[in-house]
Amino acid sequence: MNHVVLIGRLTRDPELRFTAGSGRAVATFTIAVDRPFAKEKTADFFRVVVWGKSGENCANYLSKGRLVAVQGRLQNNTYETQNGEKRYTTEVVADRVEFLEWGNRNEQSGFNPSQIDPDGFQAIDDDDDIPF
Amino acid sequence: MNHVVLIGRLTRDPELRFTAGSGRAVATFTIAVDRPFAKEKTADFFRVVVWGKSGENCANYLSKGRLVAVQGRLQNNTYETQNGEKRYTTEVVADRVEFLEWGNRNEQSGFNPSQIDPDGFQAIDDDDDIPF
Amino acid sequence: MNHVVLIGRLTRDPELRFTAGSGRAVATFTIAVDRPFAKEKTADFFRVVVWGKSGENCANYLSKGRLVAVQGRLQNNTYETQNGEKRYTTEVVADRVEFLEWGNRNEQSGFNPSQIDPDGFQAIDDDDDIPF
Amino acid sequence: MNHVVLIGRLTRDPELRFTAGSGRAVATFTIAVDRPFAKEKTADFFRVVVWGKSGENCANYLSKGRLVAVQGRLQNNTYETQNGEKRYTTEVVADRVEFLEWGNRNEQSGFNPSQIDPDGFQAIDDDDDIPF
DNA sequence: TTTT
DNA sequence: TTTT
Repeated sequence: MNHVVLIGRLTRDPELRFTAGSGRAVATFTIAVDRPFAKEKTADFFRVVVWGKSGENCANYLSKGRLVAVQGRLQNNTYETQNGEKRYTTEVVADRVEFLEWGNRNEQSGFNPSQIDPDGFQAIDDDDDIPF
Repeated sequence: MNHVVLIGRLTRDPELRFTAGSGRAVATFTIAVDRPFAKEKTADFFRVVVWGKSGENCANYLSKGRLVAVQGRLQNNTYETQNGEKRYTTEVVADRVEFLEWGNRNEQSGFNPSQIDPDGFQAIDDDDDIPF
Repeated sequence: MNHVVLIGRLTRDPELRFTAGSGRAVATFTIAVDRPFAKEKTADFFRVVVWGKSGENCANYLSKGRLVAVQGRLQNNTYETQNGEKRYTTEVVADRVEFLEWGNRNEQSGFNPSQIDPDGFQAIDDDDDIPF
Repeated sequence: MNHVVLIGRLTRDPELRFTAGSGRAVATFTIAVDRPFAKEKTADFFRVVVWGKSGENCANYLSKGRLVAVQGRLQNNTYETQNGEKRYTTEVVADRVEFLEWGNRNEQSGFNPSQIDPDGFQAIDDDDDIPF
């Protein structure tokens, strides 16, 4: 059992990448989660990873500042620094991201939530995302 | 909202410390959580922090290898390396730790779960724990 | 371990009552939680119980249609019908209710979230709530 | 968002049924979840529904008294009494059931957890289960 | 008995 | 490195 639920706001626009092999989409972003009972207003920051169509939906419809509910599991991640050091991070691999506020990326109006078909293919028109 | 539930096994015996100021108890340990659907048997490792009486219960009754359910919230932690670098970790601050297997620390027998009074004071007879 | 997280909208304004003995506040309301992947748009309905100051906050600041995140535990409830039948319900006893949309009860404007002090006393100006 | 995590013990052996149409397996059982901080030892009882292979695993390997962790979502259920009254129940539709204690149904020994292939087909040798 |  |  490994379960996480977080509600927080994106600190930046999501990034969308595609795996080298199968071209599977993966969106990543960081959310700021307020500490409920801290007297001084603080937040914790967590990196969220969203695979597949759900990740594409995030890249298309989320942007900096948007409020989301993320449900998924915690996962360790190992990476190497430029000086060859091994470093560990913990990230949230999301099974589901619920959009709690609506608004298109770049504040374009006329957005209609029902455009998002959770099962259908989701076109990507964001050309400035650099794949791995 | 910031919620985590993990079930896993302690990788080592818990450590119990007391805060310098108020002498509040705090237990820390790491749990290994199996990745359910990984073909190769892997696990993720998470550091768990348990405050107060519940932490003392952990220190008294948990040991390496024991299975626990941990319920709490994710928290960022900042610390500095010897070379003055700022580093970030994510840990789980537990509200509740459920013991899913019984057995006294050091495999002493004759342990009875009902000895643990969740509300009462829990004596500590572990002298080798070094306070902060 | 008994843990629930729900995000949904109030089907009616919350009701606030006070226990006969100690006069402890308790708010109750029902939320509609959408079934994420149902093709026909459906929802499940859950009764939520919120004790103390948090319950008073709900009664003061929530109203029909508002979106909330509820975190708590499931609890069985037994009651008797007029014809003396014993009946069982499952309800969510909330530890925390997060307001995901703002707006005062009765759509009065000028509401400022920071008015809510989670730790301080919360005056009640709702005289039409009938105690038990 | 609709998320539940429960840890409790089966009150009876699970029942396995198959849908009339597609023959999809569905196991049902009730678990007793202890109220952690109740002075008098009490428990809440929740009906759990497990579809597909996971349900078959439950029927094959769980029995009365076994400890399980259930992770899933809450769902309303409507049924009609003999006298034509509409009645509502809340049940937990499990995405995952983690076995926290091992032992074959009917206490047969020689059971090895690794026999369970979460992805493979799971034969059913329980002939006394009555389909819908 | 149900919400957007 | 952070959001409202």
